[in-house]
Amino acid sequence: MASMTQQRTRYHHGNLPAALAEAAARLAREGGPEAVVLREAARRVGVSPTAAYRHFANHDDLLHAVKDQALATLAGHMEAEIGSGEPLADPVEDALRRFRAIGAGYVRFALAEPGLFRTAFCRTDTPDPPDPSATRPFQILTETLDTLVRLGKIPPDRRPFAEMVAWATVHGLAVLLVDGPLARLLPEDAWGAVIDRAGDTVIEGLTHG
Amino acid sequence: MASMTQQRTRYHHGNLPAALAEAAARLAREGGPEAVVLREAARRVGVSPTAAYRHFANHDDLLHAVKDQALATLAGHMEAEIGSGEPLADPVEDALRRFRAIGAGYVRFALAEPGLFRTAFCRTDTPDPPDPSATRPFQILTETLDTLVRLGKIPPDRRPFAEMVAWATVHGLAVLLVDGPLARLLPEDAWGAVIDRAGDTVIEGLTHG
DNA sequence: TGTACATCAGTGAACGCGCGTTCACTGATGTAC
DNA sequence: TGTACATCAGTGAACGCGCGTTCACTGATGTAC
Repeated sequence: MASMTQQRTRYHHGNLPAALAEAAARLAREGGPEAVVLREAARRVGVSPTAAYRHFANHDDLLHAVKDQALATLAGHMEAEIGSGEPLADPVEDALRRFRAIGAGYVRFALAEPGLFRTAFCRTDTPDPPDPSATRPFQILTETLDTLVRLGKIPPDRRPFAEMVAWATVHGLAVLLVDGPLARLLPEDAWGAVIDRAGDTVIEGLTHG
Repeated sequence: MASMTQQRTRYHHGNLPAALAEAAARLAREGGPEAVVLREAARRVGVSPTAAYRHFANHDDLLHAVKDQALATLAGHMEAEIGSGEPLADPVEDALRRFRAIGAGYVRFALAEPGLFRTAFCRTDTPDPPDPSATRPFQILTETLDTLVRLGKIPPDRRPFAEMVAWATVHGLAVLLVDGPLARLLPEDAWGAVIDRAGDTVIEGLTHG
């Protein structure tokens, strides 16, 4: 597998779509969605801008590819965070542990890769068809909440919209920390505490204390 | 006070800075921060692009003016929402009412004026100097939480970072509804219910049930 | 196994666009005497 | 009350830039016979 930076020698690239998407993703990583520039991606791959149009309908199509990839990476981080902790014996405790891990993975990804995070939620001309409820992380969140209801930790009347509330809290935290005013309000060493407090609050709020 | 659209007849405009800022704000309203284009603002005011440089250092300076204005408008909506409900006799109940109103005003503004809302939190080259804690809405939120602690509704150990958690929830909700995937996930007539549930959850979480 | 030919995957030059910004300038205004 | 002049607030033309996109093209590949 040839590295992106190395000189291309053959006339045919081999896997230009993937290479372009990768270069575009690197742009997103460095500068967010507005840095995803078709011509620059082509430049980095060592190919003429025109060549991109053989594989992507237009600029927005390329951006969309990067966005999907960023969302998948976010999902990966969330799942990794779940897997990184060791399961707890008590099923309730373990469900709560997973719940927190999902949120922590989310925010951690946003802080570690702000460019990709912003790209994952950027606006595109063509709307993304996939329902977020169809994605892995959302499924995991839903299942975790269902488990907590089944085990009697969350009262059934608190279940509706619980995933949206949890998502909103975690997303808001991520956004406000990544480029919002929270970062200016809060010394960086307090961020962990805020994230923990947010987790506590949502859990208390859903489980009714 | 001359309307923006009417033909300017005098050589001197009278109040070009305000007129440009207003035109730029209208652009933000219609298309968000990326629609704030210096040349277009000048065009709408009926003035040459160069004239803008007499009053704004550069494009970013103009955008910043719009951003500040959008933040002020958001603050206004929040205060209006507080004022629109009638005060409750019980001080605890009234503090909770104000707390909810702050959040509801925030989200409502975002939904009513997505372009301005996005501009209020957009990135600019020059960072905004004013600490958000210095702004009215943030002060009101802080005071309301302090009141709830004083009245014994919120345990003191839950007080730290409470305004950040509340803010994050409400901001996340706004962002995800305005242009995020929540809008696709949720029929519009359920939005009110989610907002309410978010309010309930945060309050329960902070007051410990 | 060789060859003709359709198809695929690139090139290179150019397009129009609209932007932010700068230049040397002119018209209007206000102030000192 | 008039006049000279500094200062202020605009104009108009032009700049360079980099973008997305299109055009007619050529080099490489694979398939039918």
